[in-house]
Amino acid sequence: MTGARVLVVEDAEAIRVAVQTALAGAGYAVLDKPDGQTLERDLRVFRPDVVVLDVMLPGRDGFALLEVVRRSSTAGVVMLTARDGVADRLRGLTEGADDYVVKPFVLAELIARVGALLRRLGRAPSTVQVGDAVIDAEAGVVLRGGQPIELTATEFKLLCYLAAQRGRVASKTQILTSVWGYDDYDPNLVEVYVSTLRRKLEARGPRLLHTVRGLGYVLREGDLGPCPQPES
Amino acid sequence: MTGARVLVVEDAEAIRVAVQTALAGAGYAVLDKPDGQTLERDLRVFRPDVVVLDVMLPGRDGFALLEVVRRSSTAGVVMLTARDGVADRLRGLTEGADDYVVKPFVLAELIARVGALLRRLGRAPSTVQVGDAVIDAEAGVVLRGGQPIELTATEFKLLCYLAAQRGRVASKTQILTSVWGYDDYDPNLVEVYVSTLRRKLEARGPRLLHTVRGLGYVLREGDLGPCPQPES
DNA sequence: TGCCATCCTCAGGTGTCTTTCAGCAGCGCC
DNA sequence: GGCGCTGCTGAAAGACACCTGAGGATGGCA
Repeated sequence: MTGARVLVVEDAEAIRVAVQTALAGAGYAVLDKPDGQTLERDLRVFRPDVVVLDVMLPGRDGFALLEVVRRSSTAGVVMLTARDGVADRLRGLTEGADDYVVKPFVLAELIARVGALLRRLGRAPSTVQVGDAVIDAEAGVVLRGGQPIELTATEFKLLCYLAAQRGRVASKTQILTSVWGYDDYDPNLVEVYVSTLRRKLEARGPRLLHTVRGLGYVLREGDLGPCPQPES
Repeated sequence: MTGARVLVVEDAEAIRVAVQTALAGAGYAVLDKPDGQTLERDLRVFRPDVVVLDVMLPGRDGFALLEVVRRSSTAGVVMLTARDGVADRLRGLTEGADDYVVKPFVLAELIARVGALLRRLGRAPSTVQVGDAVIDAEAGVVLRGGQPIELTATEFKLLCYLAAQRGRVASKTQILTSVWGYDDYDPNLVEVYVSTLRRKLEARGPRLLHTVRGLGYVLREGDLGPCPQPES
């Protein structure tokens, strides 16, 4: 998960930028391109671990590009397919995409699938640990102190997002766009879910999900209390 | 990539000190430890961008520590392996180190590899250091002398702005537009926040946030007489 | 169809932060 | 030294951010 490289090829600028931002926020190094013009070069120089490929592209389409990726790299491929492109979807998988996401999609889903693919490729660990809590995004399991914690789907997605950002402050806007796919701003929705998530997490230990007033939320162990000299 | 943080875990003191000195000289903030005793804590508090890890360590060995790094941080890892530890080398890479350096090594090589890894991770450093204060914009944390300082959101934004400008004088107008987004001019608002910020910062050390009468404010170490040539 | 879990909205309560104001201190120019 | 200007800081009220309980809407499942 850490520092893996992801190449995004998508012509629609709004989507490309959103995906780029979301993946970068999840800790990946991202290179984004509007088309496959320089694909060979990008594969050689950037050496992505995963390529996110739109099916419908001007010039060479996604399937042609998939071929290229397969021939000249070992990267995994996630394809973006149109809503009802059933034929596309089948073709994408049979022709060897590793996974696909159907448009319109929530950014959190794409991030999760990229993460899952990296894990399958053996290039990323499958669990994240914060304090005594273990979050396994792939298995859909959360443990605290060795005991499983039951979460609803939304709570789990929220926790996974915060886990991917662990140590970094995530604003409510970022959370809303990444977990819910909303871009209108209703901070209360996030607050409500933070509240229920805390109730479940804190039944087994001290606070891990901290409020940073005016900025957002962070997942981290402890309050950072007195700590050792970081400068040497 | 100056200003990135590097954690070094190496038991041989001669090597550790040499590496520490070389990396510090290359512009990184370095924390060095002889073993992995406090690794979790160091990861959490120091939030390194890269960890340099010796394979052979007393207590938990390098591979066990690598696991810990992967689970509880997003740092990249460079492993130090013995000369002919071919098995080690393979194991290190397959178990997910991002790079390795074979002992004995030239310091320049290690520095080059750390630099390359940072570039691959696309990790823009998120911290700024001024004197003994460390401002981590991403984590929403300010440390002085290793101790965290509690700031409100506005104080924090103001400090981040001044930190980004460190060494340069920022006028009250610039500050108002950049931090508050206001374009009407009420200098007192800035003065009030400078005042509260100073009270909190100076509880732990000498003045860092200086008034330049008639011009604005600067963040820098020391009083610095007439010649403003800060080393950054 | 009816039940249940989950999702989302709403509204009230609480505590903190922001901003303004006003008075005081310090600097520099005459 | 006197005066005006700039900067500092304490106090206060109004605004804002956050938390949480309650309940309606939705969708899956028997």
